[in-house]
Amino acid sequence: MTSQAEENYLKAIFKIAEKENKAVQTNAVAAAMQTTAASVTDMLKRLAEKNLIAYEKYRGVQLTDAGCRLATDLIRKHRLWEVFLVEKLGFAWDEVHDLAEQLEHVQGDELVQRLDTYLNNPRFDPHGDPIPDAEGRWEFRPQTLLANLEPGEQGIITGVQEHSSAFLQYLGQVGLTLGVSLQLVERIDYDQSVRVRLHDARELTLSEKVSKNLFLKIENT
Amino acid sequence: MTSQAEENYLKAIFKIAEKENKAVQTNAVAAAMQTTAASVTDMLKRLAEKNLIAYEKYRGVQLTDAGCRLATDLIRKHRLWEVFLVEKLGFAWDEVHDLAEQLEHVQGDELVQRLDTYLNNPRFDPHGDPIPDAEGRWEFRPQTLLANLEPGEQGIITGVQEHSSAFLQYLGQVGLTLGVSLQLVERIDYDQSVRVRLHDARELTLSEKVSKNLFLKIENT
DNA sequence: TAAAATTTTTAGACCAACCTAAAAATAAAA
DNA sequence: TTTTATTTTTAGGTTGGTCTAAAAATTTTA
Repeated sequence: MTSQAEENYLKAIFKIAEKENKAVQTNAVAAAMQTTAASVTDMLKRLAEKNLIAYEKYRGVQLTDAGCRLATDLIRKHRLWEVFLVEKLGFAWDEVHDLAEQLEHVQGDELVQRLDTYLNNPRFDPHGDPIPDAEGRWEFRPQTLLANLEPGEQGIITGVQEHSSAFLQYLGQVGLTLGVSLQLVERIDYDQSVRVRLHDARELTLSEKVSKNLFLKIENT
Repeated sequence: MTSQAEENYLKAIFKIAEKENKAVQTNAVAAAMQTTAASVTDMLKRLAEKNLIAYEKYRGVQLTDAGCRLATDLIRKHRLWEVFLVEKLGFAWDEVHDLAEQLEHVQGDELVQRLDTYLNNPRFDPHGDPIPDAEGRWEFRPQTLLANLEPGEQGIITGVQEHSSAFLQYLGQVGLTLGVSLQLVERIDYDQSVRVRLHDARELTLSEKVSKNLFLKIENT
């Protein structure tokens, strides 16, 4: 049996390992978990004891297959619950993270299976993040940051890099949600902000920060 | 903030207090929680500290208004989730208790509110138990044990006294679910077992034990 | 009402999960 | 390559929640 605390550590390690392609440092985990390095060391020992991570003193940490599977299952549950909260209960996409964070710890394979079916086996969550299937595999979907588009290129919004409530709310307010199609009109040299044209011909100016946090699938026009 | 352990104690105390109309004994709580009296004493001190119970050494315990409200909210959440699991995910009524036991601890008033709406504000859960509303009030529904029916009387099944998986499965197997209508044909003096006639004229013999665990709403024929 | 039985509480320990402060190991800089 | 800075671990302590064994209070019985 794994505790909620253990599960949260596994997930954090998984997410850090996803980006940086090397052993995960104690401090990185501490930052992600908003706790101290000492507490992390404590927990790493427990997780190593349970063979969920490969841990060598001062050398950082890596998930074992078992640990990786557990983390993937958690992400699967988290994202399925997010779909439920948005699709079925009508929450906005910036309101569901904390609730899913709790719901993901509910134990029961049958529950996850049935939830998945009930939601029509969604492949992506409300933020565009892929949902692992029951075997822990997920679909790869090529996507590009808006910041990397060339003027004239067009794409539809497929996801966000940042998940903060502030960012998601902002996007919602200006009408940028998943599936919205837009074209890069121009990039301003001075501050790297971008002008984009929406499907309804409306034009928007987005800061570099926004353009670096918005994923698009490029469409051939 | 209340921990899951604290919440479970409050719920246990509430349920015991519901039946016996006096201060709840330490041992009763210990039995309900499957733990030792010593652990209960420990927890009672913590709950008293938080003003969730009125606790006097050796004198048993009673919920305060705050504690009662918290327990009621938990029961509300538990039963709403049970409805969800049965109605939406297709679980059988004997499979949902443990899952609801986990789900009831998820925090978020908005979630409960939306879940309630999504399920069309059900007044009763899949076992016929009443669901408290957002203010903690619940509907009283007169019901009688099958064991107390007179021969010739007729009623429809509205609930169960016992919630064990074994009992619920047995009922399901013989076709006795909520809403089923039946008539008491005869009570056997020897062992207090009962013969009942179903709507489809099929007859069943039920043990005294079953008849003392099945609630009916008497119908005037 | 005194002795016996039961119930409840205390005392003392344990584990998981956290903390701070100090020590040790590793990495970076001079 | 030695010093400095950073990272990580250890040591020791706290809290919540549990336990067993023993002591204290209450209730029951004789």
